[in-house]
Amino acid sequence: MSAEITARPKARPGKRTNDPEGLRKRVLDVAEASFQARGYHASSLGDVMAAAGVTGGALHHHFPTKKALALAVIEERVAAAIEETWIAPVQAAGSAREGVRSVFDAVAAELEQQGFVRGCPLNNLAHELSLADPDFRTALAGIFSAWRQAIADKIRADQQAGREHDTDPQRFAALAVAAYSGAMSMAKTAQESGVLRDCLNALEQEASSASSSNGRAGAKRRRRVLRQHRAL
Amino acid sequence: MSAEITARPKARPGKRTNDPEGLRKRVLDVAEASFQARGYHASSLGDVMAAAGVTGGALHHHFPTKKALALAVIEERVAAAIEETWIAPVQAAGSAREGVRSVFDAVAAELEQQGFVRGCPLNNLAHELSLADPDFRTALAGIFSAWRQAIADKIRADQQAGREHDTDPQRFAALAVAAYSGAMSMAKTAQESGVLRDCLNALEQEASSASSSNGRAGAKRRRRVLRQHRAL
DNA sequence: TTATAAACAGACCGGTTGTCCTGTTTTGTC
DNA sequence: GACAAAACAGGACAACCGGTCTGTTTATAA
Repeated sequence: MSAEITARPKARPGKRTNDPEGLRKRVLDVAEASFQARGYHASSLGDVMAAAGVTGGALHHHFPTKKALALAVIEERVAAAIEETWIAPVQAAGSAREGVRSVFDAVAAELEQQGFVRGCPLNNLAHELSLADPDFRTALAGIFSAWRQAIADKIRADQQAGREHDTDPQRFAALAVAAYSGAMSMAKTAQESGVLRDCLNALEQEASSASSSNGRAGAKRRRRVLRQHRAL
Repeated sequence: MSAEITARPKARPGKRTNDPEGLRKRVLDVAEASFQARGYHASSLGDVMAAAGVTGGALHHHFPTKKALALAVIEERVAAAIEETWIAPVQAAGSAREGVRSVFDAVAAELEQQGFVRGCPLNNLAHELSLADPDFRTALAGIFSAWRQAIADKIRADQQAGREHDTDPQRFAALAVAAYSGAMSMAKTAQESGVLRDCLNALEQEASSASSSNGRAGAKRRRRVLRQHRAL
């Protein structure tokens, strides 16, 4: 219904300023948020136009169809989100397992602070659009693939450095991504972030049957119910 | 677009036969399939009516609103699907871990045979509807909860029987459900079932660092690309 | 049979959606 | 400044969707 997210530098009567890149960015900002909060089909271009302070002509000029807009959101924003919150941190971590743990931890902490679970943008769109259109499916599958690839590569680097043994990189990456995706799915549905910590702890407990360090401190906290929060 | 799933015993000119339960079942059949294939918002009641061979008046009589129809699908069909494919097999299995493995195996085999991945009905609807309506969210969260509960209970039973040690039931259940949900999500997006086997193998490999039996035979097969198949 | 309610038929309507189209303004280039 | 292309404005439209409404038929019970 109501919206007014991005700043709209308008309301100047006589003059106009062409700002193609800025306008395009504003539209993508709003579309990304709307797709995340309400999904693709439930997001109307009218709402996007109103929230971004953009007319129909301008929107059509940059994104001829709704599908084109969604494709741009997927390729530019969703892919970037996975890159920022997962790929880069894992690559920068001391090991693949430590990277996975740190991301789980960071996301869980962020959810607890925000008090509202919007879910994983990639999974949200993947579920709604994978079967709807081949172009959507291809774009989304590529992001999933790159995500797993980065984790698998990190495992391989760990193995070459002697930090990891007898772990199939591809399988480990698949499990890490799946566990995160599934945990976020449950966290979103239950509006409760404890499942993320449960999954992370289970993942580490399973691995630590004969592992090395096990210095996880305050792991007693769980099942923290989130307070309600407004959407969008 | 086109549809003609359920048999429609009509076309008899003069007579009519009231069959409330049968008609209701037919509508739920079609709605379940449509929600699964296209999602909630992309499914129009007109298509459902046409596919089920039902008029608007009849549909409205049994399901006053689209939301009521979806709620019935969730509570009666989706919950039953989880019960049949997950809860019952796990309860009937020799142990929780064996139950989880057998379900993963069975689903992967089914996907490879069908050649098409429709995804998990619970996750499909959960992603689209959890944030859309509190009633949807509550219903879906309950199914997730029961799902995890069944696995956790099985772990507890294993522990009392001495088959399982040092495994947090709740955490294990969360990981199992999350891994499955996430794997199905990726399988649906990639239209490729190998991720399911990757996740299962990783799950067992993680646990078998000091485990007991490890009698998995032909685990070499992976990355089997599915042939295309028509939807709905 | 008659009454009574449930089950069903089918048209109808207001609102919304995505897209298109014509026109105007700005911007860059020679 | 002239000109062409890009950037933007804003209305129009046809299709569709979900819900409602009235009326008819079937089943049930007295």
